[in-house]
Amino acid sequence: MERDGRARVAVKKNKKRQGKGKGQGGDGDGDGSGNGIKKGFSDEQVRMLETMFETETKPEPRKKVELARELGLQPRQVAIWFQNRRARWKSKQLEREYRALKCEYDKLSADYELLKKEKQGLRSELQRITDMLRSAGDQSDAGEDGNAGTFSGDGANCDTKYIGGHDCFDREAMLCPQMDDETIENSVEEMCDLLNVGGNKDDGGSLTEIPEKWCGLGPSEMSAAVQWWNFCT
DNA sequence: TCTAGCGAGTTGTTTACCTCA
DNA sequence: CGTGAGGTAAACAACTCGCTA
Repeated sequence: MERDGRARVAVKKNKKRQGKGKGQGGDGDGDGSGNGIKKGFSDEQVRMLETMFETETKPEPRKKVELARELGLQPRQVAIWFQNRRARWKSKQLEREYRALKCEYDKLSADYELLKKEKQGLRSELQRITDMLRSAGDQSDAGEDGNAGTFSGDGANCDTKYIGGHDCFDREAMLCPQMDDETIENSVEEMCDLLNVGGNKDDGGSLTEIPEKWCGLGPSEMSAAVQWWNFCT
């Protein structure tokens, strides 16, 4: 709490606080009018006090005395008015800050829910792709002679009719049940094993290593797929 | 009757100044 | 003369009360 030395010296010459008991503050009856009825300050008094408060929330004691004289009030009344004004301003300020924070929180919360839904959809889509790849792998196992519609051993010549088109990424086709992270990871590993591409942890492979051409997907499509994977995990 | 706003009282804390050993 | 401890006064914040519209 800062103090104004000059003001203190000046005030110290005055009498100490005029009593602590109820009814002893300031003018004795609390309204400065002497008739014992508590009234509010006049419009003009409030206007001048507000004007002063706008420029200075903590005026020097000297200024308060001056203002009190101008307004025909006791200096103590002016001091109390400023104390109350600061307290009530702070209270309103806290309310404003609370409302602003709550608004921000609500917005973030809504964004979070949207992202959660989007994540769910992407997971479903990934599972759908995995299932399709697996079924394609099964067909490959059934026909070892490398017929059309099957994957080749190195994955460089696979049938693109399943995943080569963008329909794989149709966001409306999110009908698969949810998978957990472990299931997804296992599926992808299995998928990679199946296709004999990177992704097997034991081989030191990485899911982020993209072969030049993988099952008909170009680098850009694969990059998008990897981004999805990273987002999902 | 309830409620919000307001002026003022109460209490505890902080700070600067003063006095004295 | 310098210094630290204790006392004092003033200002303030926070809380509260009672009154009024």
